[in-house]
Amino acid sequence: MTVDGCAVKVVDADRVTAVRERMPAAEDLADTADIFGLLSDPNRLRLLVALLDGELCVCDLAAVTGQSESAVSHALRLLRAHRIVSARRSGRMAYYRLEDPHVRMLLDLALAHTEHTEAIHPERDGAS
Amino acid sequence: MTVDGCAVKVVDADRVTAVRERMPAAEDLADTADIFGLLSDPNRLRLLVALLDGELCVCDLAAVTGQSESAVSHALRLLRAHRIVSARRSGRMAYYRLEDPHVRMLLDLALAHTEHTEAIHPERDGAS
DNA sequence: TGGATATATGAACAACTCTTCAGATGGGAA
DNA sequence: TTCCCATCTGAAGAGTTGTTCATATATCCA
Repeated sequence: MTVDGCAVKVVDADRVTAVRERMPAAEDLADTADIFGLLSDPNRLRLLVALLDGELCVCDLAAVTGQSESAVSHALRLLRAHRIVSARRSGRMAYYRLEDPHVRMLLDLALAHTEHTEAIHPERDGAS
Repeated sequence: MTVDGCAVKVVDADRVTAVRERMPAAEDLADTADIFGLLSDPNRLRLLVALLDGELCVCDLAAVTGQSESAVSHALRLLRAHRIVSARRSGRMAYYRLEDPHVRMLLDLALAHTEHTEAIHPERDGAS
């Protein structure tokens, strides 16, 4: 398993080899990127944050997050497909809960920081 | 500041109010979602993972991550604009480093888990 | 049974994202 | 100066994503 792949020139060949070897498998990276992608939509994020405290039904999630119930349902479907949330049905209601402890940790970590730090807004204060 | 906003019906009005009050500000949520969005692309993720160990120049980043130098440059520009990475110039080379400790923590946490858990692939094993 | 309610789904469309290609910038060497 | 090389940039196009609207399913109540 030699290093080359792309025929680009390299400055520090040893570092390149070393870093390459430490790089997680493509599949793992793709999965991780996927998770981040699921957290990258403000409305989906709102849903998950709402679920941090415990289960809620679809209409309450819509009320809490200010989205249409259809939008909420679509979002939950996606999250459910990735086993990030799970549904408990009771009559015609569906109660969703945050199922994935890994995602919960990411949310906790992310929220802990946004509350204390000021984010950078490249559009406004032009970071060239 | 009363609770209603969307004229949707609500099942557990008290929970809805409580969760709403704990909900971070829209701006904070948007910033957090933005960060997750930056981590949601496999190639950008590769770049950041490569930078976990220390700075690298653009061409080495291209070699490590298997992307064109142009693609790398575009990606770094985005990350730079959000102050997630920073550039040190030396002659015609540009050495990038991971600047944001918050993002570093998210990466560490995320990678720690993907290496040990099996992700869900909804397309393959149909979670209806 | 029929009607109301909660949730789920499909299709369609606008908005956004990523890559690529071509060319620009700017430092270093001759 | 002139050429070369590393990096940067803009524009364009394919692909993806999120929302909406309309409709479907399924449960409850009368």
